[in-house]
Amino acid sequence: MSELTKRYEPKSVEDKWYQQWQAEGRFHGDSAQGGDPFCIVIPPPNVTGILHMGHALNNNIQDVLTRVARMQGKNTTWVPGMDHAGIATQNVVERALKKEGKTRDDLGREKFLERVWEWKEQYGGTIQGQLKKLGASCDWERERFTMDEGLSEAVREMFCRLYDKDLIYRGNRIINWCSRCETALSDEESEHVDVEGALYHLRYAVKGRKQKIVVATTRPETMLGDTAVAVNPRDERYKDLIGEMIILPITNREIPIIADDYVDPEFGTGLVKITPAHDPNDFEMGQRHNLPKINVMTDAGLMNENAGPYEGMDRFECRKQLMKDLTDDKLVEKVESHHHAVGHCYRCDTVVEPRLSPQWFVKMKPLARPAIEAVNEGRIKFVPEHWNKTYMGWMENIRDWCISRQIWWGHRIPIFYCDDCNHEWAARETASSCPKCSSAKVRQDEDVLDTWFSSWLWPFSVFGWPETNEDLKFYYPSKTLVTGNEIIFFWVARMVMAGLEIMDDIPFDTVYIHGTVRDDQGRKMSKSLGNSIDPLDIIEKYSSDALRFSLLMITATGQDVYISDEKFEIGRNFGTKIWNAARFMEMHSEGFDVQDLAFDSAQLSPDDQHLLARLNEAIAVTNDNLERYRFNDATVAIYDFFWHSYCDWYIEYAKPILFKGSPEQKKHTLQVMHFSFSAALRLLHPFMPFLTEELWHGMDYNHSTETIMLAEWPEKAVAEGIDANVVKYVDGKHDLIRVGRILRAEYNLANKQTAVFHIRPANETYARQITEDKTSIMTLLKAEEIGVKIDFTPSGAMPSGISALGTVYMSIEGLVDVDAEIKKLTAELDEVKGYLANVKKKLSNENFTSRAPKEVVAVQENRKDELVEKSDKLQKMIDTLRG
RNA sequence: GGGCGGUUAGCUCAGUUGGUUAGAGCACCUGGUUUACACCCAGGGGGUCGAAGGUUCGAGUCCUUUACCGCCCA
Repeated sequence: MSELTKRYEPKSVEDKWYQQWQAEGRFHGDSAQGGDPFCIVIPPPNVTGILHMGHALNNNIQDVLTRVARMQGKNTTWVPGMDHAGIATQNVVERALKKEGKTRDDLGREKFLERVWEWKEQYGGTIQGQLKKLGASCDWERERFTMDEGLSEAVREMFCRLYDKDLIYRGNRIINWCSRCETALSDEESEHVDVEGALYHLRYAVKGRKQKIVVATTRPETMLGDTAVAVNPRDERYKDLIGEMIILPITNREIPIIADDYVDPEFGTGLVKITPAHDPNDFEMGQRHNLPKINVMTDAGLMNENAGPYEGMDRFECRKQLMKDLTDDKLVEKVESHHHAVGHCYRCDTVVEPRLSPQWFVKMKPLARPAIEAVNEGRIKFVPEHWNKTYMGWMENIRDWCISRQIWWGHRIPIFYCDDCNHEWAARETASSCPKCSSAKVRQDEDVLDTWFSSWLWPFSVFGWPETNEDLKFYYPSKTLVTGNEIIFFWVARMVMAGLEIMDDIPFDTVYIHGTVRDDQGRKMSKSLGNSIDPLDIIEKYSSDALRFSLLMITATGQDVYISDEKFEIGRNFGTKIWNAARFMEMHSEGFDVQDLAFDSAQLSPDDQHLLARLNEAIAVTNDNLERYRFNDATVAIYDFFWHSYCDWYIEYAKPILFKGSPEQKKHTLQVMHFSFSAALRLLHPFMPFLTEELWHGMDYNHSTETIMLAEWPEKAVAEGIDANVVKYVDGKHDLIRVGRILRAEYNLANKQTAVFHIRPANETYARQITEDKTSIMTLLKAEEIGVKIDFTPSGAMPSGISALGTVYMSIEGLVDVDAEIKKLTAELDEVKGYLANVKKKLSNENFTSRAPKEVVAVQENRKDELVEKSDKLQKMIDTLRG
């Protein structure tokens, strides 16, 4: 056994093991080996991303699942990779260019893309190294990037298939436009943020009447593109106005007043302005009434030529100026403050402009149908289950997906146009001539696809689809998808659709949704708030194991996690505790053969049995909770076993044997210790991979398996030689020791001071068991002597307490404070009487005894007997003290 | 406006099909330099489970209403 250092040094240990695992290819899964496949695909982080606590939690969970599966002997692969994050990455590179005083247009498309690739090589993927720090056992040989040639081919294939099925089309519709990124966004990429805006009430003149009408709007500048004013046909107030014309201020255009059921008479004045080119509802209405559609803005969010005097002005500047001008003309009735949700670009937070624009869309309804069924039929399960509803809600109201982006970094849309015959077609390979007229004047669509258009293929594209191969057949579908709730629509739902469409099978059978990591005040961690806790700082300060263990221990299933620096002390302290326990064993294990752990189950002492029973429990509870994705409960079970069962009780029990026992006793005890410790280490390994591997070697357990990563996962309990009654006795013994310690504490006995105890056991069995176990009890109570007599009556006044095994008396000469003792026992008696009264009341209730299940009534009967006995005992003890 | 989640000890949270005296970690208090561990050990105090009704022999747990906080969607 190599000597363990006095203090655990996680830093060198963690790097060392990760490198070794990787060098030995421990993370790689190979379909050719066959067996039981287990696959997880990582939610690919952005190429621009750096590790934050959300990633730490997310990948931690995946690593635990992966490591458990690997130890269970499954053919395991956890596929890592990265996402090219079209808009985000392009933004980063454009910012860099800006510093050089250049724009992407200065470089041109090709040069610009070269720059992005350069940037990717140089700065991209920092997160990969950070995942390694976390201990993530990803199958790095399989690492993929969404812009790889293979994955790009998958994207083109998917596009063409959907196009050929008429599931992809181009349409001129209202989309979300980010004027800063100068691209269209999908509905999901427009984040609604509640803002305190204003509702502007504007006066429009009715043609041929003196009357002015008042319309309310939150975006007055779009008035420049109004092509109607609408009222509800049932609105009595405005019946006579329908069909009249109004004259728009500024542009002096004449537009009609129309009637449409869509108008809510309750909103504003009941008269709404209609801008078909700048609002989805107005667009619909425009279609119904054949209204012209006037776009008043440029791509950059400036007012265009349709805005008359405001041309060239920023849209918000225009709003201000326009309001000023209208106010001057007395055309503003009032301005109210108004709460509403406004879409913001999820990449740059700019206010999104709903805007008419020709874009490419995926028809989603046909794809959604099977995806709804898969979840309804339980083929895919969400954990926690309530996310079903979120998924279903979105699926059932699904809208077509705008997939074209007016940026350069991404997969170029594989649509080609012939300038000679106007033919348009989709092609998997770049076309050089028109398939219809053979003209060479062909060009590809300028736009690229939404990044998520490559992400939704991830579960099968990582295995080489559209080529079929053994890996794809073997590992698809994956087992569990682990992610946060914020990308259920973006990603999870779409993967289900793509998987069913292409592979004709679900992409995973379980979706585990974990909570959001927040700071200790419940705020989301963000750079702008400056409240982020960097996982790497935590690793530096406390170790990766500490980060992992703490994070999972405080993360209740699906609940948000509140973290602060100190929370990570849990894991660090736990690691140190285990390290010290190992050192203790090591000190006593000289000459002991850790390969021989076959203890004689007939020789198990009560404490041995108790420890093994607790180990069984820890194994069962851990496995059960892992199956249910209750990681915190699993960690608590392991923590309790190590800290309390193993260290607090068993090591203390073992000390006298290891220090003074016979060689046979020592050997037997060490066998039990190493057996249990080794099993517990394996149970802990997925949560604390580094420390457990270090100890696996440090304790020489690697004789059985080279690395703990491949050691046998504890599933089966130790059945032989454990008597439940004996285990119960040891629980009682612990209670007895606690009672004895309280007596010592009450009389402020110094640690070194020994005392004489007398025990009056509750029955003959306990009397025998306690007598046989006397040495152990004496040590733990620091007793000079222990008397065990079933009919013990104290000769004089003695402090005493009642334990599960019987009454404990502490004999101390002349120091007894009789009054205090009587007071204490009386208080306890009162408490017991209170409980007793409750129980008696329950049992005398006819309704209870006749309606409650027998077992429940029996429990109460038992409890009554116990309480009666206890109160009798207490009464006698008090009487004795009173003399 | 619709949906979802939360409200339990000073703090952060568990509490699974209703059933003994509602738990943990941290913090706090008392004592402790025993040869694994002060990142520790032994002990202690602390909760009318957001509120109000209801169902039930029995409610932190189920139902209704309601308040507040957070998230998602429109």
